[in-house]
Amino acid sequence: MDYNFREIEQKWQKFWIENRTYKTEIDHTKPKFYVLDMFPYPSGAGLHVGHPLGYIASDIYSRYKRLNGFNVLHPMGYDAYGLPAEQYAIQTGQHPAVTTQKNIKRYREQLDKIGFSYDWDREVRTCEPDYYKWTQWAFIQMFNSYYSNQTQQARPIAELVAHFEKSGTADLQAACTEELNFTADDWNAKTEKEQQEILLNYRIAYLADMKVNWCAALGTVLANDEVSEGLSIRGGHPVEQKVMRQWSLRVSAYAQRLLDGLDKIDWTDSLKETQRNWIGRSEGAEMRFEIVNPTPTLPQGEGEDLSPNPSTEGEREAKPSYYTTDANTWKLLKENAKSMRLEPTEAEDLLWQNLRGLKLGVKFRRQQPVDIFIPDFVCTQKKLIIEVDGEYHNGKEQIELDVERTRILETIGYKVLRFTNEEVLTNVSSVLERIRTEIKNRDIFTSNVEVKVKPSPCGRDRVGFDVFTTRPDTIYGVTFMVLAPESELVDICTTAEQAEAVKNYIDATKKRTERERIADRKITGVFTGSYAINPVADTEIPIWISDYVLAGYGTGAIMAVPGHDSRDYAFAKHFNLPIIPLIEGADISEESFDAKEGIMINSGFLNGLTVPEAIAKAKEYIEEEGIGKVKVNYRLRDAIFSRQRYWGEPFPVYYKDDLPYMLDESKLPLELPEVDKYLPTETGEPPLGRAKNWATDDGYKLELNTMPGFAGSSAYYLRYMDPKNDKALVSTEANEYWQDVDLYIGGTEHATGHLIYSRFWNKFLFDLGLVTKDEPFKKLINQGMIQGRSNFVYRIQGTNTFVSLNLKDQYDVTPIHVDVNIVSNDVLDVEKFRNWNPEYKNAEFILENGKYICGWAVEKMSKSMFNVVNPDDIVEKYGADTLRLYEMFLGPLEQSKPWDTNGIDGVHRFLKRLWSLFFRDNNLSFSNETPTPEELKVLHKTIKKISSDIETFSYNTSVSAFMICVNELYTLKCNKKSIMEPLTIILAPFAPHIAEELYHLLGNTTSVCDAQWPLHNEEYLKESTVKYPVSFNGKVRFTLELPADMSREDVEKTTLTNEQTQKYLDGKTPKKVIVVPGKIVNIVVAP
RNA sequence: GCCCGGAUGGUGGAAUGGUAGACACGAAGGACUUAAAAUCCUUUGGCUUCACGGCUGUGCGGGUUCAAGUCCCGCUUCGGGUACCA
Repeated sequence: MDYNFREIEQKWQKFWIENRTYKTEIDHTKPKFYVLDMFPYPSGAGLHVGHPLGYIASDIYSRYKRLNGFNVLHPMGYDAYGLPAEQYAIQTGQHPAVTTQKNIKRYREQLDKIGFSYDWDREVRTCEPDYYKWTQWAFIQMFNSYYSNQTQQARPIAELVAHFEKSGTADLQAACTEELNFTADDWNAKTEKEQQEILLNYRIAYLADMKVNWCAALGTVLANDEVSEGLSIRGGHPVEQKVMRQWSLRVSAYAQRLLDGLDKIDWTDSLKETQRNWIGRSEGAEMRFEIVNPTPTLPQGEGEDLSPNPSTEGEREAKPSYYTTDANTWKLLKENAKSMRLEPTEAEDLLWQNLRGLKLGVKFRRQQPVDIFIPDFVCTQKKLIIEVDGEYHNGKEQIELDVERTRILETIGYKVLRFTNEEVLTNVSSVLERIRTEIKNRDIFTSNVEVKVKPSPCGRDRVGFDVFTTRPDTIYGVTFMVLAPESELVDICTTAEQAEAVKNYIDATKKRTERERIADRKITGVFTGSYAINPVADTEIPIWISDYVLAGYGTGAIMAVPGHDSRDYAFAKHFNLPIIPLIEGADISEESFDAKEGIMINSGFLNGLTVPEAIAKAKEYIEEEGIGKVKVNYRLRDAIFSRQRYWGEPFPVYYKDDLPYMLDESKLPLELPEVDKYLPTETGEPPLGRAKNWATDDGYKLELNTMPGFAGSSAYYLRYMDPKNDKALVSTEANEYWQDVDLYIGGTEHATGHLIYSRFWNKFLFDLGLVTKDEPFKKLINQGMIQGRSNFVYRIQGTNTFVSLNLKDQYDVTPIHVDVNIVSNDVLDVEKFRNWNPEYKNAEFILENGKYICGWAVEKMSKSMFNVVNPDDIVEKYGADTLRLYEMFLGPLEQSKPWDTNGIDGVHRFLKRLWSLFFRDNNLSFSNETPTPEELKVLHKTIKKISSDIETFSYNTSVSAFMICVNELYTLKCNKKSIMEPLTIILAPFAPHIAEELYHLLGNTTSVCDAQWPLHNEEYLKESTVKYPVSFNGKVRFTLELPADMSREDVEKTTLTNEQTQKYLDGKTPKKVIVVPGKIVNIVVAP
């Protein structure tokens, strides 16, 4: 009887549906196991042979776990929102829901043919309102939360509001877009609108003006992971930077936890490494560089100093208020100031400890030169000076001098408070109280010029800028500064003389697309005309602008250390800027020395230290001196969450007074409205702008953007646990039972997108106490890509004649892709080729040995290469079981490999052979006899191998083991039930249809899925003899069969007395004999 | 540039430091057949030998070891990821 796979497969697929074989329910009597495939997007092209690879692997594991007594959750559904359906809708006017529905149907048909054990009752689709209700719901929770850096978790926004009402931003530890500083009184005095605007700075889902990746061709913004090399991943359209008001998710707040979580999960090292790189943690210091001659940035009139700023010298007149002295005086006074700082009096020190670090809510600097003086403490923001006077101030002369000094300072707008040492030492609190009062009284100065300058995270307010560096040890080697062209500091730094050059440079940069910038690494830049002061080395260094500095990372400005950074080096060489070596013995004549090793030189107090020591010391110094602070920077950006598209989840958001508000949860789901066209409106609004009555019941306008692709796929694994629940995303009961995904299989392409976002999303839900696990995917395997294997024919140029592969060198030929489906074992079906394309109807061929042999190459599997192989065709020709086995047989799961249908006959032959073992003379035939030891050995060897191979996902060797087993049973003519039955059970995960059929032929009436996995018995595997390979100096010469239990000594003795050994020894005496019992004998002789 | 992963017959690939090439495809030869398909048997890394056998062989060059595809060092090369990330 023939192996009729078509009949068998249809029969059992029907049986499984009718008997609800794959239905899964919570069952507390069994341990759970959750196996998940990455959410597929149902594309119009359908599945090609590469897609099911991971699905087959996970299906095998699911079935294996079930046979081992686990309650297995193995669901499937569709990530149904997406750009392709919408692009198609724009072109054809067809509603994307219709195309999506059609594609899903086709997908399902294809999947059904392969015999997967999915519980289809749990299917979800992201575009269904019952599903996206929970996506919208999660978004509302994110809007209503902020991230507490103190407890490292998401907290209700109400707690933050309470904090603001009580203490303003004092002691606030919350993730935010921008550091803000205000008091409780400030907060309470603000209007509702102002407060809401401020809260957006802290919410986990927030609306803000952001630099976004704008893709004009797609008409939408894209997330960082959707862009590669300046082109959109989907479609390859150019992407430019643009500032837009967009929804974002504060993923960056979770950067550290996302990084730490990687240590707890069983993913491949390379995938974890990719995520670590993407998160991009770097430890360093952020420090402030003051600008020597800042240019006023405010328009005429506004920039005028509001405070009295008269001065005796005319030169002072023109200066804005935000610097305290002129460059020349600064140079003269800075050394004095520095030494004074190092030797404070007892009283000065006491007061400083109470003033420093924003203790009074404003920033004080000590020994800061002001005009020609060096007062003890200066608050430039409030124009307040505190002096602490010693004994000698009581002298008559000194009193006069002090009066004059105060007068001058007051004429330039400062208020001077004087205290004696004694006052400070005996009653510091009353001194502080007076200072506090004075600060309050001087509120007039709060709205000074610094509003235009971004407040420094270091808390300083003068004009200057912060830079982030991981190498604070190289501070003495800073010879210039570089700003990103987009930086707002550019205006401040640019002098009149340089204004034109800077403008030209920035215009040119804007014109270059991101892609062009990446493509040609030309060194470009322009000098701003300004200088910054190195806060440690006190040197003046030029400030440049160049596009090698990114606006989006750190502060958009860098300190350049050409000696020890290759990018700075290239820039310095190009513009002839000084390069200072900082590491002993490092040769920097040709290139920079970037390594973090060596001994410091030319570095003041850091000299003689090793680099790591110097980094630590420099950080310490920077904090001590209030120059900056130690900081950890992450590359991970917040996820832009708005898309100017139709086919996505609508936001549960409406606008009142231009501020966003969340819909009440009772209004969910907010369903996607109908539109007349899937294009932006005439005024450039997103497609939802076309929807009629797109407003709340009260008439407030609803959000026009929709959510991005990753919105719906970020928590789908939770929904599968409880897919029909209309009260919650997932019930506590279901979540406590299923917990997390035990095995997740999918492609590497999700490494920096889905797998970051869903980990973030899960952690957020974990913080809210809604899910039990902090990490969603315990173990993850990346299946390798299936590449295409293309075939070529060779046309002789200018003719319609094709020449076979091995004769083509005799002609001038053009290789042409030919459909792999009309080629078999690289032999072209000539007739099919003529019918393939009218152009080739009259093609002539030059054959070799009567055949036309095609050339081949491994390429991406794509329609344009004519190398797409459809699983339906394979199933039609060989059956699903053959397809499943062959996909696994191709090679290791994780490795990429080309699909070549050629080898499939071998796998199919194996199934036929297995089938034939059950039949004699066309009749079903098996015996109930006791198996022989040899038969038992074959079976148990296979059980052992298959069990361990499945655990290690080494499915290709499993298939080989099955082949060996069947070949051996074939040789033994074995048809004993006690051998065949366990064999069908262990084959069932791989080839479920034939296994089910054979299992029933053996007399069983229940599904093979509910059988029990057999255990192997070592007793049957024992060998009585071992064939020892005998080698001389490592070269194997012959084998010797000896009893398995023979002792090491006896093996050595027997080997040495063997006549063949004597022959190879050739009279020489063995120097040493190595015997590895059960393995090998090696005899060492002198050469 | 940086990070990760590879490199083994004509092809896909196998090999806890212990007989390299399991298993399969392809190819060659043979059996059955009027013929084809299907099935079955034999051979199949290279060189050499009538044969027994010998030599050689896992990208290249070194090393460790009784023994290296496997471990270490240095390169070449091909994939994948990422990119002026300070």
